[in-house]
Amino acid sequence: MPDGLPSNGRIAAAFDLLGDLLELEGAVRHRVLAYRRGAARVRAAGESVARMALEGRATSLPDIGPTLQAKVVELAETGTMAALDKARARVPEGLVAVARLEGIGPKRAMALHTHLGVRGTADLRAAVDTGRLADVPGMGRRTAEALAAQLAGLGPDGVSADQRVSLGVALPLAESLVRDLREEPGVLRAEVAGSLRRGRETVHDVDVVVAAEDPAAVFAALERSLLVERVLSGGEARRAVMTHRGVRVEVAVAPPARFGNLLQHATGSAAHNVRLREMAVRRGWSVSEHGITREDGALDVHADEDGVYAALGLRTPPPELREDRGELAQAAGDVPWPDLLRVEDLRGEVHVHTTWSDGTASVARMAEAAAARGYAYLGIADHSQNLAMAGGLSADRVRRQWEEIEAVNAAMEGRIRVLRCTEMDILADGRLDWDDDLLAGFDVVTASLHSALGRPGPEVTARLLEAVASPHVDIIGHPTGRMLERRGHAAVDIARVAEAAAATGTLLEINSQPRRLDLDSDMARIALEAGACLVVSSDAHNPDALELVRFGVIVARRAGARAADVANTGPWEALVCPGAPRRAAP
DNA sequence: GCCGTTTTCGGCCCGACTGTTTTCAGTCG
Repeated sequence: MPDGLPSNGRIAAAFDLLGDLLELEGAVRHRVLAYRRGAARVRAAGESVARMALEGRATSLPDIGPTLQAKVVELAETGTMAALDKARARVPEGLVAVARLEGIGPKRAMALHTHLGVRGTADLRAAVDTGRLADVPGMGRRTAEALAAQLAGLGPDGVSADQRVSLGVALPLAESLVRDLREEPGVLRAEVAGSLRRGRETVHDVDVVVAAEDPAAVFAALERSLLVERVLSGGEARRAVMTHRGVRVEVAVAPPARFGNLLQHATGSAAHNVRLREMAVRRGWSVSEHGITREDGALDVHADEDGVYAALGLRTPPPELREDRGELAQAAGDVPWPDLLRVEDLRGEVHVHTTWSDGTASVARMAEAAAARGYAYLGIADHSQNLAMAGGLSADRVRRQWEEIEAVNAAMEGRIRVLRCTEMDILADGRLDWDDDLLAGFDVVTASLHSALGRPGPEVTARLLEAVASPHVDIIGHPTGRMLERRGHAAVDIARVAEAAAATGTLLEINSQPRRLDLDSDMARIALEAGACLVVSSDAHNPDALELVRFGVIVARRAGARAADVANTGPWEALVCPGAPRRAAP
């Protein structure tokens, strides 16, 4: 991609902002939706949408029509979007943040603006403090209290830390709660739903659905749970609670006969459900959590999700794919769903640590734990000399570790093959931390960025491309270096790295550590579209942490990865970089 | 603004819940 063109992220942000501003102005709802859909489509695109638009091809993307394409062209050629600039002149941009506050939406944000002259969260705070909120129609005491509490939690810039929690925290919590609810008499089924069931890497709350005739009994059980701190809200059919861990949980109950309708509804995503209901409306039907209403008014209810989709003439999409990215069109046709990766498909791993660097268990204990999981191989990949902070090995210690690995292999008597691996630093200047002689002695080499992650995009990308080009490097570890809740992705041009990796057969890692989940599912999808293959690693630093691969598998599934796309579903030799493409881009 | 097994124009998802209302608009998922 030539430099200077606006990135997909930049274009998507412009469309999102334009949609937000138009919504504040009270524009027709569907016009707003059109910009939001366009933004999501651009963000998920695997190639440069600016380039596509300049060549007149962007309208081949769903949800991108002539108007949006023209705006992309304008942004690419002039660096600005006139419609956006005009909207900004009409509506203060700070109102977007106001409208995002809980309980406030576009209408109320605009009312705050017209009645009190509020232009952002700072103005709103002043209005709350001086009690002027009561001057706005529809704003009472409760609203003022809720706003005061929220604004107190905002930073000086008025931007709230996004209260999202990692899949690695939320899923075990949700599963624990679901297990408890299943113990309850009268509960026939209880399942995790929502974004967690779709495998999002972070979620803002946990959704649970329950099949039972008596919702009140279920809610009583929920409120007795030791996990629950307090009740937030609730009516007849649903209840929201806050857990001690600070995660919001919403539980909905339906009679068993229409549990499938509720599970489908609660799993979403919102965009998937909107698209599904649009399809139903075209037949004169209506879909809700209560059932499918046919044109004659008959209500169709289903105990399981397959029944709901089948009634609409669709095959049930895997939950991880329900993001309105074309899955409903596929559900209506004959093209089978991809056979998405499962934890059982993994035959081994090549990125775990031991006490040789910053792990807490010996080579032997890690090997035993891996054998107990049924792995055929385990690659010991301790840190290289540059990462002194994490006990990176010297070349001397590497050779001594190899002797220990051989001893463990002998002791394991063929129950598992322990491999000589390394997680080698890619240095700040792009060089590799080991020389070619030593590199030739490893079975599988993972190269990772651990420093200078904040450098400009072209620089970080160039370092990764250099590592991909090395004949000794088999895998790029946690390619973007992100840490959830600490730092974002390095400014890696993942499409370029994936293209290069596809050409050389270098693998890209999905690191399963809950704080990393890197590649994320969007980037992993881009990697697969470029023809690259993946490897899923636990990056375990102790035996129990081998379990963490389940999270990496979920990320891979969201990316649409099949077992064939993930190299460690095969023998360990399949992880060695062939220096040539493993498969063509789809 | 996008889109088509009703349509190139006229449609475009659905219900629960809250707070502030005395009958419902706005927000949320």
